[in-house]
Parts: sequence; C-alpha cells; structure tokens
Amino acid sequence: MQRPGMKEELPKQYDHSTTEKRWYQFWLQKGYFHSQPNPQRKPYCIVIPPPNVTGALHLGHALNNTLQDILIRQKRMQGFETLWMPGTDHAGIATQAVVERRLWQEERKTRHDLGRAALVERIWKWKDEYEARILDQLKRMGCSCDWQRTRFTLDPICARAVRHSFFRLFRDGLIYRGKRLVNWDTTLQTVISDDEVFHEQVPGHFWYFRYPVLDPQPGDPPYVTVATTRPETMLGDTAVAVHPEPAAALDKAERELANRLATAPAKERPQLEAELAELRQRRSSLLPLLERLRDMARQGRKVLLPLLNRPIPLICDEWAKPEMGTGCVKITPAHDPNDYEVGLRHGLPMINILNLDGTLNANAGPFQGQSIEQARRNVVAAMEQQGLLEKVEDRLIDLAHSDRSKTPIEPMLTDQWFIRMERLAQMAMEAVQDGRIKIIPARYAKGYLDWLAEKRDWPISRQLWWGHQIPIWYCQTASDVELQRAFAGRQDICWRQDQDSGQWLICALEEDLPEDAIPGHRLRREEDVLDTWFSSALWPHSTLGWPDQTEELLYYYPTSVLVTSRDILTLWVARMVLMSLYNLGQIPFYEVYIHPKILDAYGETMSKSKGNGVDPVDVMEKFGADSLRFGLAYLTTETQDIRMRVDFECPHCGKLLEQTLDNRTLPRITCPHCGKPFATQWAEKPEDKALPRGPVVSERFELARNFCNKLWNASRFALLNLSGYCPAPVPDAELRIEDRWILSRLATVTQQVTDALAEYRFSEAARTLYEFAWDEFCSFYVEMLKSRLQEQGSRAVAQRLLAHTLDVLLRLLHPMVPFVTEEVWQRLADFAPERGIDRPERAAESIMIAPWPTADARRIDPQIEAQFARFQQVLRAVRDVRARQNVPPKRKIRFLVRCDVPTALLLEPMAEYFGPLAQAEPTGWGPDVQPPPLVATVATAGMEIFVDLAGLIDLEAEIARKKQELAKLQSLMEAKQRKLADPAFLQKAPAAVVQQHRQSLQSLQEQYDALQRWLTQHAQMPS
RNA sequence: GGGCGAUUAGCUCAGUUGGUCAGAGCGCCACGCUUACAACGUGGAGGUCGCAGGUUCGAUCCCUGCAUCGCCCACCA
Repeated sequence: MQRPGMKEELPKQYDHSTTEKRWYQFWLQKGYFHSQPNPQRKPYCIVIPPPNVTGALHLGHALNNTLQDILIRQKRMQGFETLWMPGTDHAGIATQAVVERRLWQEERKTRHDLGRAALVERIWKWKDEYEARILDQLKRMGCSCDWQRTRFTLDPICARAVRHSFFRLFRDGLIYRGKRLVNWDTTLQTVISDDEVFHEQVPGHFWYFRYPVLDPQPGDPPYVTVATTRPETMLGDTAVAVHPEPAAALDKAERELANRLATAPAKERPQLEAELAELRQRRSSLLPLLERLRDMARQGRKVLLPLLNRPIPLICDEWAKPEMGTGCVKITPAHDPNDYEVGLRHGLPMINILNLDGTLNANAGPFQGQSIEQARRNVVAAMEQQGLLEKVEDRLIDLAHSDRSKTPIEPMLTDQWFIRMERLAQMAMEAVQDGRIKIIPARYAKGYLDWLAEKRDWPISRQLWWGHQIPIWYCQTASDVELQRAFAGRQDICWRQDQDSGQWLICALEEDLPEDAIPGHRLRREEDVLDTWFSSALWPHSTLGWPDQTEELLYYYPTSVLVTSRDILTLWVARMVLMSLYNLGQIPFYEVYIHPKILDAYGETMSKSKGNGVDPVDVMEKFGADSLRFGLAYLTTETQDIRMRVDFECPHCGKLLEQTLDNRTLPRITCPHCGKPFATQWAEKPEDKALPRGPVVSERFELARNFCNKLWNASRFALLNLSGYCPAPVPDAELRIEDRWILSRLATVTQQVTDALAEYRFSEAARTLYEFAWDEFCSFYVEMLKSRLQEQGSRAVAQRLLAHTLDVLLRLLHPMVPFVTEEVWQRLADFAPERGIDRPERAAESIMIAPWPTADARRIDPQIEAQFARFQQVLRAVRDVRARQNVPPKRKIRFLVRCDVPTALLLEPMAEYFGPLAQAEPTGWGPDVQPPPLVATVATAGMEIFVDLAGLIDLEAEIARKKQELAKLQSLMEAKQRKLADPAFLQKAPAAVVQQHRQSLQSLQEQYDALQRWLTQHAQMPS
C-alpha cells in the first residue's frame, strides 16, 4: 500500500481529525501489529487485561491501554518481536446483570420468563455490540494490538483451556463440592465471592429478644435475653451461646482495655475510660447471670425459641463475648458466618429459612412466603405482642451489599464448588517472594502476599447462565463398576463420590457427556457456571493456545509484563500466577506494573454507574488521541492517583460546565451559558435522546494538546526549510557550539527517556521530552537555526542537523504520540528521505518500525552544556531588562558583559544570536569593558551585564528595584557567612560542600558589589 | 482494628542517595499577532514544601508523634 495522501499545505494548527484514522489504517494494512514467533529476535509480549464487555471503556481503561501501547511500541522499535494480545472478558455476573436489568426495564421480563438459552443469546448480542465498541475505542487510541489474535474469555480457545484446567484440578483433588455458608445475592440469585461484597453503614436497629427458659429451676432467670440486628433470623436459631468462662473473659477484656488506655494519646482517653467504666459496671451487674447461664448450659438446659416454640439448647462457646451485647448470643448457623462456625463446633442443626429469591421458606413456619423485610416487621411485632421484646436501640449497621446488584447480602447455606488454595497459594507466594515475579511499585507485593497467605478456598461456582458451565455430571444410581465399564479406557473422564450426597461427580475433559452415557442410568449436568476469574486466571496461557504446546506458547511465554491497576491485584493477578504455576509450572509474567487510578474531582474512582466516567472517545474528539495518550502518560507518576476535574462541554455554545455530584446523573442539562439543553449518557426518554449529546471532557488534556501543536509547528518550520536538503555526514569540525549543545542534550535525553520507560516512569519520560522539545529544541535550537538556514554557506549543514534532531526527537516521542509523529515522519521523508549526521541512512517507511534511538555517549558534553547555560543567562538578563524597562519590542538595545576571558571567548561566537532572540546587540565583553553612564545592570555569578538604556530608563523605578535586590542579597550573604563561620560546619561537612558555599558567597559578594557600584553611580545622576 | 498512600504557589501536581532546586502547567499581571506556533512569545507577582518534636554541621527530603484526606483488608450478636 502506498502512503496515504496528505494535503500539501501545512495547517498552522495540528488537526488530529484528519490524520489519525488514515495512519491507523496504514499501520493495519502494513501488518505492523501482527507478530509471529521469530527465533531471530527476542520476544516481548503483553496480554491485555481483557476489558469487561459490560460496557464501553472509560478513562481508566484508556490509561491502562495507553501505557501498554507505549511499552509495546517502544519495544517494537527496539527490535523485539512484539506481541500485544488483545481481547475481552465475558464478566459473568456483571454482564448478565446488565442484560437482565435491561430486560426488566424494557419488557418487564425476568430471566426465567426467557429461559436459559434465550437469555444467553441476548447476552451474546450485548457482547457483540460492546466488544465491537471496545475494540473500536482501543483502535482510536492507536493501540497496536495484534488484532488477528483477538480473544474472548468464552470463545472456543479459552473454553478449551478452562475445561482442561478444571479437569486437572478435579482429577488432582483440588476441586471439591461442599455445603458452605456463602454470600447470597437475592436479586441476582447467585453466590458472590467476598471480593464482590462491599460494606456500607446503614441506619438500623438493635432488637433485644427474650427467650423463655424451659423448666426453670429456683434461681434461674425466667428468660435469656439476646440482641440482634436481623430479627427474622431467629426463626433459624438452633442454640443460644454463653461464654464458658465469663469472669476470665471479662478480666481479659478489662486488661486489654487498661493496656490500651496506658498507651493511648490524650485525645482518646476519655472514650477509653468510659468504656472501661462501663465494662466494670457490666461485670458487677451481669457476671452472676452469665455464670448461672454457663452452668445451665453445662447441665444441658434449654430455652424455648418463641414463635416457633422450638426448644433449643444453651451452649458454651467462646464466640459469646461477655463484654458485648447482652453477653448471650443467638446462634443461627445457616445464616451467619460466625454462627456457622459455632454450629460446626457443637454439631447443631443448620436450619435454612430462606428461598433463593430471598423469601422465607417452610422452616419459617407462619412467616413462610414473606419477604425478609415483611418477616422482620412481623417477627418484631409478634415478639412484642408476646411481651418478649425487651427494648429496641437505634444503631448504625455495617451491612454487606452485593457489588453487582447493590442489594444486601444474605449469608446462606448452599452447595458450592471450591478450589483448595493451600498448595496453590503457597506456590504463588513463593514466586513473588523469591523474585521470579517482580511487582512494581514494590509496596504492592505486601497486599498480594497477605491475601494469599490466608489461603482461603476459592468458591468457583456461580448460579448464573452466562459463563463456562461446570463440566460435571451427576449420577446418583450407578455403581463404581458400571462407571468403570462405561468409561473404560477413557483418559478424558474421571469421577469421584460426593461426600455429602453420595452421588457420583463425573468430570469430562473436552466432550460433553450425554444423559445416557452410563447405560441404564441418567446423568444430570451441573447447571452452575464458573466464576469469571476462573477463565481470567488462565488468560496469559489460554490466549496463547494452552493446553497445546503451540509455537506461540513456547515462544512468548512467560509474557513480559502485566499492566494493571491495584484493585485486581489479588482477584486476578494472584490467580493468574497460581493457575499458571499449576498448569504449566511456569510464571505467567516476569513483571507486574501497577499504575495509578483515575479519580474525579472529588477523589472518587470513575465508574459508569456513578456517572463520573469519561468516554475516551469524547476526549479524543476534542483533543486528539495523541493528546489523550500524552496527557495520561504525563500524569502517570509512581505514587499519586490521577485526580481529574471533568466538565460537560455544551454542544451548542462549546462552553464548559463543571461536572458535580448533583448534575452528573442527570439525563439532560441546560447550559447555563446559552440556555439550551443537551443530553448526557443517562438520557433514556426519547425527548432527551433527541437532544445533542454533551461530551464529557477534562481540561487536563490541554497541556498535551498544546504540546502536540508545538511539535507540529516546529516540524512545520523544519519542513518549510528543508528544500534542497542533501544528506551527508557532518564532521565534528563543522559543528557550532549550539550544535554540540543540542546533540549533547539529545543524547542525554535519549538515555533518560530509555531508562525511564524501562522502569515504568512514564511521567518522567513524558516530562523529559516535553521540556526538551519545547524549552530547548523549539525555544533555542530552532531559533538559532533560522539565520543559518537563510545563508547559503551555512544552510546545508543546518538542514542536516535540523533533520537529524527532529528525526530522533520524533522517534523518542512516537510511543507516546504515535499519530502526529507518523504524520511528520512521512512528510519529512518527502524532503529528507535519508537522515543522520554520522552516516546518513534511509529512514524507515513508517516511524512505527524505525529503530529506537540509542544515546551516543560521545556526544554528551557537560562542558558545552555549562557554557551554553552561560549564554542563556546573558540572554535572559537582557530580556529581563527589556521587559522591566518597557523597551518597545522593535527598539534595539546594546549591552556589555563584564566577565573573565574564558567566558568572553564562549560568548563571542554567540554574538549574532542576541539580535534575533532579544533584539539586542552586544558591544563588548571581557574584564575591562567600560559601561556607559546610564545602564541597567544584571549581576549573575561571574558576570555583570550592562544594558545601555540612555533615554529609556525609568531611573527611579530601577533604583527602587535595585535597593530591594540589595537587601535580598544581603540576607542571603549573612546566612551564608554565618554558616561559613560555624566551626561545626567547617569541620564536619565534606570539603566540596564547604568549597561550594565559599564560591557561592563570593559570587553573591560580587553581585552585591556590582549593585552597590551602580547605585552610587546613578544616585547622583539627574533622572 | 490492620495495612498502604497523600498533605509543596489560587488550582492540578512534579521533585530530592539530606547541602543554590523550591519547580511545571493552568490561572493572574505587563508587553507583544517578530516570516513554525496567540493552542504562541518575553518578562513578572505568588510558597517559613500540613503541624510539633528528634537525628544531623545542615531537613521540604530521614525518624517519631499529631492533624486532615483517600484507598485496601478484616470485623462488630
């Protein structure tokens, strides 16, 4: 394919809209993104953290993928065989929930109305739509993924890896089925993992219930009081617990409190003292009762569970804390995690009172069929009616909610599948502990290790329809012999007896089993699907073709780095590590880079549901993809999250309106500037949707947009001045000071950027390039080339240097701003197809595949850089005087520099640049210059600059200013002198530092003297 | 309760193996459309680097405590 056509004229402003699509197509058609195993090169591979197909990408994804593309593009230029594996995640619960919600909103249907197959079909449609949108977003950002390899966690390749992993785990006894108390989401009707639960404080109550004592003996209390925040659970109570050693427990609590009090800061003391007093009070009032109850429990006494009139035992268990509540605790093993443990310890019945939809079941007796809320009210009312409600307290309750449906979690006893973590977690910990996997920044390793150290078994079954169905078939009736006969010689089938139910659990590797796989018996397939993280955990190797030993797997694995944000370090990263170690005996990646999170102006993470999410496409349409990318890289520092104020942009008048907590979820907003309404992402009603949409953008991308424009214009200057360019080596002898300076700086910057990217210091790389390109290349070098390009004699060399410097700069910038650099690269090729000042070579047909620059250490010249800094100092001083004295811009001024001979020798060759850069003309430099009578002076270290201001100067103002400066210098000098008079400093500080301070004082003294001279001289002059 | 991070100019944030590094962008002020760029140029104002101690010849940087904010994990009948 030919290079796509470019408009001949160069617009003054860089127009991203006309270039981005063109070059992306060009790259695609050239096949640059595609990677094949190539033994001649080293591999570099990143697997994308697959975005959920739940919805479109927001700025957090944009950041994640920008950083990956920067790494990938740089490594590609560095000559690695570079593969960026793209794909998306089916995100089981989240996606099904979104589709179900929409089904309900639009058609008032539940998933049961539709049935499994139809619902799954709908979700596939949703997936197709959003996957396309997501991939399009990535492409617009310029991501150089190998699209030919795009995967989806439910596609056949991933599904095969899931089946193989499950089969191996099951065969090895690492997967089991068991009754467990799980987090039940009554809305979605599925179990969710602890990690999908969030806690929220809600106002609630503390109800005190009385349970009558059965057959009270003399001295027994008539009833036992227990407190609860969930009254309805009493229907499932199977015991009341009291501490076995209440006195000892109270002593211990008291000791602990006293210890805390001893070390507590004054502020917390009153609080602690109050607690201590209360504890002592409680001891005297409650202890006899608790000890009595303890004795009763030991005797096997019972209480009567009201409403259901079920006798339940009093038991002794340490879970009942005498210092809390009433000192006694009701035990509901089937609906509370702690009670469940108690139930296991005491062999208590576990009575489930809930149906899957959150209504009460037959075990709830008269409350059957009621919702939890109804039952709660009715239970309380009934207890009150029977005189068994002692009191009610208001209280804030930390309630567990489902992250997916936002409904309160009900702990529920159900059959679930688990993975034993003991061994797997250990392996995953060791991989990080022994340094095989490096987590960057290192502080995140702790969270990873702590989480794994708990080694809690991983619940992997979900009662969903969208996902990988668990490849298990149940058979109740067959015998072991029949199984062996039916599956004789089949390596791909294994089975085990379920401990609880006694039925066979049969696992099949790749083929699904028919109902009649065992003659004379019926098999029933497990309906549950696997937790989404199960397939995500396989992502690095499943996408490369495992379980087959594909060429790709052998070549690219382990992958180079995983780039992600900290919140899924455990959920995803840890699980990838352990599954990879289990399946392949290899780590999945060498490094894990954790990048910052993007927060809104209020410090909240961005999410679509909050309404503060920003579509990167909005940002790109306004600022361009390069600006999005550069802006994000510029903000990616090691410690800070990225806080970003976002604004609505009115589609009518273009003005910005800050997004606030109040307006961010409105479906339509009326622009306060022009009074016209526009739609937001929340628009659903037809009349809202018909309005033009107001995109959400952030002014934090302006810096990057301006930078791209600056780069564009510097390039534009180059292109306008390269006609007649002729490549040739430039010998050192032909280099001028400014050339040696820019080449030295270029080499330094090359090294700095290369190092920064190697260590994931994106912000530093971006800042280094920003400053070099703007403050050095544009502000000085290009300015100084202007006159050289005008003159025939110097033009050719100047062109070679210009082309070369721009060429290197473009390559260094390309990973961050791929589009504008390619646009310039291509145009540059028209004038200067061969570039370089040592040995000019033909430039690559695309900057994407041009070699990454290497720092030429030979060019680094600190002396020249220091000398050039001198020149800049003089220039700044002259400009300063001009501005201060309000010298009209076109008026030329003259100046002298009093300095030593070496400095004068340096300044000499720069003389001609003071004209174009400062409208100034040097009339002499050296130790013996004679300043004219009326001058403005600037004294800097080692130099005194006199600007001739005859007829221009505002003497009064200048004198006032000088006096101020004098005072400032004086205080600086005094501080210095004090320091240099301090024997401790002289004795202990390194000699070099002392010397530095001496020089510094001397220089201050010179400046001071110069000012003094000027003041004495001008004080007598008539103004 | 445990852990992690932050606190620097009006705003958003860099920075430091502890010694002229107190910086950038935006905003503000003054002057300029000078033949790459007003999305620009030149110059300027603006900060006892959260507070209090400590270590050190020397602390914005290291240590301790405190305050405020954010995040993660655990947990409260």
